[in-house]
Amino acid sequence: MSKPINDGTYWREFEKNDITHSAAHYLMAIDALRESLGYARVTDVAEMLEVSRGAASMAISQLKKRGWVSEDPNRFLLLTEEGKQMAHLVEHNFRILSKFFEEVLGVGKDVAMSDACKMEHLMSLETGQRLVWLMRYILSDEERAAQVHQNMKSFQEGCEELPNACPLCETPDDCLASPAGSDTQQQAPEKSSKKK
Amino acid sequence: MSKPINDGTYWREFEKNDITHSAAHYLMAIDALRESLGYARVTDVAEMLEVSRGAASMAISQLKKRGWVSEDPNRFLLLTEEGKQMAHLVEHNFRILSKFFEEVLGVGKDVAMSDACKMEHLMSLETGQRLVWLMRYILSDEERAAQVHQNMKSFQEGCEELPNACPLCETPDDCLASPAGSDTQQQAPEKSSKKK
DNA sequence: ATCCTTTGTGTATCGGCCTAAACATCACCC
DNA sequence: GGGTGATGTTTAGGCCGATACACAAAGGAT
Repeated sequence: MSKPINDGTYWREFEKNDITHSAAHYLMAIDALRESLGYARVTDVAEMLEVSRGAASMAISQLKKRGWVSEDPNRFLLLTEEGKQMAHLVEHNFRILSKFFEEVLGVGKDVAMSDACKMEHLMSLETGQRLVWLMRYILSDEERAAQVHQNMKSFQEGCEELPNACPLCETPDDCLASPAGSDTQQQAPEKSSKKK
Repeated sequence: MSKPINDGTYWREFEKNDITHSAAHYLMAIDALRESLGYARVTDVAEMLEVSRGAASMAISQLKKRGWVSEDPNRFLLLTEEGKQMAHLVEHNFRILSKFFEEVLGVGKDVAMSDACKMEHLMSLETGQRLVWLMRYILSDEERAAQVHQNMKSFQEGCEELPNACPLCETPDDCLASPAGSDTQQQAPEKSSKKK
């Protein structure tokens, strides 16, 4: 029933992701510093991210190797075109996700931002764009937005209070709305050689 | 404008996450094996995840230390209550996300599953539940679902073709719908020669 | 010229996650 | 007994990302 997750096709894509969570934040820090201060040095980045200068130095030297960061003649840090694109993509994803969680789903700000920050570098461009499209659809019509918000306000757990059949559950014990799955899970394999 | 991402409050929560991507898949593999075979051994897990037996052995010994995995008297692997909960939460998140991406956003199955798999262990319980709630709202009414699908079918990039003001953009140069944010650039990072 | 602070880098170490390879068990079979 | 194969663990690596600590270079202040 739950094979596709573990069939060896998808689960390693996590590590193959284009960019690392921390790398994304180094890029975004450089970008933000150049916007606010006008320049960015290793020390500034380290300070902003609250890591040691050593850590920042090592991380940034990796980013240089990957072609995302370079230096100007005076050794100030620069983002390459590609680096800027990565930084902006991740920042963009963060804004989309946190806005979606907070303003559509009604999640509290802290959780919304925490979740968004964890996922920002993992969402594909296409999914992000489509999510924007959905949000725009929902939020562009006041009445529609109000209806969605009304629905989310009555958020509870479980399926029971929904009179008509829940469209999400293919089988009764496979309810997406109840977190634990919670079936009793059959017990031990009864000793002896079941294999062979 | 883009400070909150990097203010040192959120960005480290990624590493503080309860569970690692690979750890989640070890748990889910044990769970799935016990469901399909009725038992799970180190070798079975290694095979399912396509890792070496050594890797599986080491990973599982960590999971035992964390109290998520135990053994029955015959050394078959068991999930503890807590382990089951983690496994089910992540599996659950995967199903929610992939279904949302595919059936609401209209993302292709491959991208939907890949994105879902990357994010499954990072989404909080609350966000997941609320996402289910939203999906149920959208999909429970046929007409509403059809309208959303119709909207997603006309998915494109950019803001221009929407006559009324886009509710997502606070400032014109901060359009959530154009991936590159403010600057002149716009497409995804490298990965395939799509430009230049 | 010398001191001292700032800045950047290098080294050692750690944990996560993998491989390959050696090793230890054990069960079974003749 | 002595093979043989399957199973699990350990060890030695490698890569990555983080830390702490020490060191090097540059520049201003005296």
